[in-house]
Amino acid sequence: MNEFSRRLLDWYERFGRRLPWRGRADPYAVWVSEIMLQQTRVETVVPYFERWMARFPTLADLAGASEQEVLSAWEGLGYYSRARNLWRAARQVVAEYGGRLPEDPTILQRLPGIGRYTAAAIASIAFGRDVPTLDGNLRRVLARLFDVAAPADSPAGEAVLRSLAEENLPPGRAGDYNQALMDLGATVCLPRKPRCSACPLADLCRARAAGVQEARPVLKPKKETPHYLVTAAVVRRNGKVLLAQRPPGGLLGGLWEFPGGKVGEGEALADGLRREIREELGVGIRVGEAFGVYRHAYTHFRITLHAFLCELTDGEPRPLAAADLAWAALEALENYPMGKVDRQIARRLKAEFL
DNA sequence: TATGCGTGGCC
DNA sequence: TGGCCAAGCAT
Repeated sequence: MNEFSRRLLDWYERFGRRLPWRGRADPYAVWVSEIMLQQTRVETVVPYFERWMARFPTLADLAGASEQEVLSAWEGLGYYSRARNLWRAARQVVAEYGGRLPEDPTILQRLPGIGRYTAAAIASIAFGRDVPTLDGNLRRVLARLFDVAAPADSPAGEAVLRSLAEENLPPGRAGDYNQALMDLGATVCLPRKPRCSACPLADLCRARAAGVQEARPVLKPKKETPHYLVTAAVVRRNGKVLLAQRPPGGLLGGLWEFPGGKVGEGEALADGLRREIREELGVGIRVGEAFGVYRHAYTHFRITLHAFLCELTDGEPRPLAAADLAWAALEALENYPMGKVDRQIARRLKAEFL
């Protein structure tokens, strides 16, 4: 073990975070945590993880649940394909591996939702395999420590960083080594304003000249985010409200929403809403009073959504683009997993009409 | 190789 | 306020 790894592990022993999925002998718990942590902060994940493990304590419990139950438990965490893939993978593990998670990273990587990083993380943390990981934290820490100038999100930069991670891996300690680098990246070697004075590796860091740390890692420029005008129809009948289920795979896949869609350039809001409802559900509506304006920023675009109270005027709704439809009682809206904006509308609907 | 996929916190 | 970022994966 070299100087770098020894100091890193010493630091981890003293300052590593105590997290609910650490120190468990349960590979399933490690797996769940790794999926939840993809592109998501630890503080956000902790309460979801606790609730998840109480609701689906074992891999078999998860495999026996319904997709809707799983999406409900995931609601608010984002990137919902993670939940669907985790559920599908659990069923696959029960069907093909007798309910035991495979230990080999190349086999793990064949399961939906498990890529190169997650396979290595599970193999090293849950099964003690000597495999290096490379995630956002490690990219940043290693790019600074070894002053890597190649873009960290390019294949060339990745290859350099991956070999650095591997060269320094202390045999028999991969799980701790990987997690130590993640903790260092999350608590000390921060993206902005790194706390170099608290870093156990500061004197080894090749980017320790003033300002150089924050110039690492080098990343490719991003595109600007478009802004869309969107409408949604709140259609009520007999104390119930019309919901549409979004098709699987895309944005908020499998979740429920108040039907509607994008408004065209120069198109009036009410016209756009009538057109969307006609195309989506095959019915005509009368657009009534406004029921709120909701602004929301997704990662790659932002929307301004106008909701309207509406009535059916022509025909019974049938699912066309949407996968399914429901007339939902206001009391039961919690049972329909939704994205953030639709959940806001649902809550306000209950407050006003229940 | 580039793009789509959520949400919350920070400045 | 809008932009950036946070334990990636699938296509």
